[in-house]
Amino acid sequence: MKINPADLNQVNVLKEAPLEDLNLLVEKSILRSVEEDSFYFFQGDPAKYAYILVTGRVKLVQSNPAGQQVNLRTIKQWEMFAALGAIRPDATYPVAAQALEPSSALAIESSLLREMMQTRPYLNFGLMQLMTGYIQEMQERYRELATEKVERRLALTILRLASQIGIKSQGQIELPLSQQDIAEASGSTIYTVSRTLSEWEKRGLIETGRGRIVMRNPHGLVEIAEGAESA
Amino acid sequence: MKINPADLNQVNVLKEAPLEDLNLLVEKSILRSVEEDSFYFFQGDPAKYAYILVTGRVKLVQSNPAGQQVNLRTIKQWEMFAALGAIRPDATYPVAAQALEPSSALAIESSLLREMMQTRPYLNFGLMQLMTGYIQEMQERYRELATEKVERRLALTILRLASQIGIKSQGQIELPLSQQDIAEASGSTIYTVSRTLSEWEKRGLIETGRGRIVMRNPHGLVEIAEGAESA
DNA sequence: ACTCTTCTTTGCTTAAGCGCAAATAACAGA
DNA sequence: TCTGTTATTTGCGCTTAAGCAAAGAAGAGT
Repeated sequence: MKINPADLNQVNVLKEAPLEDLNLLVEKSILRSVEEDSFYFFQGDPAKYAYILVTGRVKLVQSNPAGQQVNLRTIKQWEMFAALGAIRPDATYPVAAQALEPSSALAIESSLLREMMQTRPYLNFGLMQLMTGYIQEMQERYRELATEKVERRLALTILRLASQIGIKSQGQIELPLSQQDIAEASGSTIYTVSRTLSEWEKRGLIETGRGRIVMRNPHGLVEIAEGAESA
Repeated sequence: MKINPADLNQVNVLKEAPLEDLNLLVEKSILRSVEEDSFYFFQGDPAKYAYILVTGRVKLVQSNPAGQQVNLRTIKQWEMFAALGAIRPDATYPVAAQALEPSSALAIESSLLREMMQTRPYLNFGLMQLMTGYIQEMQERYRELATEKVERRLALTILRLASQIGIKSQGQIELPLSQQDIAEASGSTIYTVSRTLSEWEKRGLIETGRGRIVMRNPHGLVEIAEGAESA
């Protein structure tokens, strides 16, 4: 497959990049394809590349020593990920990147990115925007995990994921994620997720299927997220 | 009180700043003093200033709608805080900054910082280093909260705080924080914190006092943090 | 030295949700 | 269409730690 450099303007960080920079990036980078469930990199690997996702979906996960994992973020097309490694010269990835479906991504050498940052203000700004967004989101999620009960956290998680990677189909938003993914993203378990989603389905808020969730009544979810006690 | 511009080199982000920039910063900024328990700013205020803490200690807290709060970070002397607001022109503070003790900080206009970033690579780099550090820490803490039991999380929290704001006195590290603070930093409650610390004190790992914790046996804490089940 | 306030401790109760086990359902590939 | 695999559901028991209440301890200020 070939990448059209101009497409890279869809990447948030590269919104303001001149075409010659996009050409440079495509030329100097490698396109990696990764099959479902395989990894772009593992937690602890030297952070040699930053990536731009070209097709498919990827999740960033972090594991504890016992192997339990949490989903920190789900990446969709034309999102940049693993860019933080480019900041510190000898960094290792603090997370692993696993493909949720067959996918491909442009692998950019961290050193190239670092070099480009020296002379391109738009790149610095773009990366900082990305980072501040991450920080704020993580701070919120941390607070939610510390202070909110599971049901509300689940609603918040699903709403957040819907805005980040939701797919609109015939007026409804669909979330192509398994309950396992939801559990790992919300800091809960598949059992509790299943029970809660079933309950919501009965109430007509959502519709569930194997590996997907369709939002029937987003407003109802917002109400749960914001604190209406369930009857 | 007067600030000696040269002192600002102790600020991580400004390690490589030339003296003229430090002069500029001091000249264009205001020194704000804030008494114990008062706030530099509240969550949701327009992010008009970034700060450099000159004396005292400050905590960054985030509250949920019900008013429960979590401690996201404790700031010590010569640390920069609230710098993220400088990135996005119309940002509001996502956290509140409350003084843990009488303190003073240099208030730098966000717009000034933003201007300076245009032409000073060291500033961009310094801020990015700061941000990547935040992101990694928040990701870790999020994972800990999602996957670890309270005792281990408490050990991890205390070790982390010790490295960030611990005070060395006669060979031992002291943490000048109340149990309330620890609870809010670890995502637990004062009751559980009290019980756990008492237990640790019995085992000789720490020494507690009103508003402070002295680490007697850091290695023992590391063992708990890394997973040795308590006997 | 005394008082008031704030922080810490501890017993007790309880709710939330984890997690095993086993059944059922959905889908993929041949 | 059949079969094997993977995802979801549900009953049930159990653990963890939250949270109330009340007592005790440590400081701060006068």
